[in-house]
Amino acid sequence: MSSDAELIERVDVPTLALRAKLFRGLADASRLSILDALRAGPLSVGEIVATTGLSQSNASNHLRCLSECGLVVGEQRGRFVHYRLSDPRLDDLLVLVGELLRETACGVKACENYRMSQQS
Amino acid sequence: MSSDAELIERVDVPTLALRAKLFRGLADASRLSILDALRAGPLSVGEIVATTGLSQSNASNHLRCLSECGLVVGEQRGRFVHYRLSDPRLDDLLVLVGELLRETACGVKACENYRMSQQS
DNA sequence: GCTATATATCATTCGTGGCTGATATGTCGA
DNA sequence: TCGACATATCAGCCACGAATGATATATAGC
Repeated sequence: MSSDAELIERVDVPTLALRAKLFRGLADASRLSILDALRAGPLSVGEIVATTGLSQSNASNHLRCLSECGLVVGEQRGRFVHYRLSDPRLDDLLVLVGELLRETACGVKACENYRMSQQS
Repeated sequence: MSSDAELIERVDVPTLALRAKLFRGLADASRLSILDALRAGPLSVGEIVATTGLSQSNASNHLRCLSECGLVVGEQRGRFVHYRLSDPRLDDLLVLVGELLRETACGVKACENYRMSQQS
């Protein structure tokens, strides 16, 4: 159809699944609030709990997930663990998504296909 | 903590939820396979079904979701409906995610917090 | 050692959303 | 108008994963 169809390299299936899995990691308001809190610099778990309003166990669970996925890095300092974003491109990603959300993906809010429970 | 903490504008809660919802829209291998197929140019539903291997009703459901969210645009041509990506930045987003996946988010594959069923 | 604080883990509950199969709508050709 | 094809909608099932509450580990101070 498109004249440059040959220039596009189709993504193989396992990579597709991995991308989906990474997006799933970001598809949670709690995890996003943690990532957003960490944009300002490293924070201990207690500070993250205070900032985000999540319960301690819930925050810890999400931090484990984010850490395993490689999106954040934790470092033990005394009896505190300080977490930070692992890659500045995470910020780029969030900015890009913000743009899309404002300009073209405006329908997301109204989309009934998934409700995402904890919404405004 | 960080010296430029004041420069970071914290994202408000409803925006957080919307971002999460947009990510959720992308957090599905079926929808990603549709978006990936459309990177080469507009396709009819039948062609999408053939390319992705999804069932007809499943593809149609995902297309409705993607369309409602504003990520794809459908145009009726005769008895066919041709869908295309609504914004080239979707491509940028996928590329950026690919980079993150390769370099820093390598742990996603092993993350046990969510299994994502349809995986390699 | 004991206690307090900080964080992690575990089991359970429960809502959500993806897939399937059947059916409905819509559009073209004869 | 009728039949064939293309797409959309709908109901039901089932698995996944987010949140909670309780408990376990770990580190520091006394």
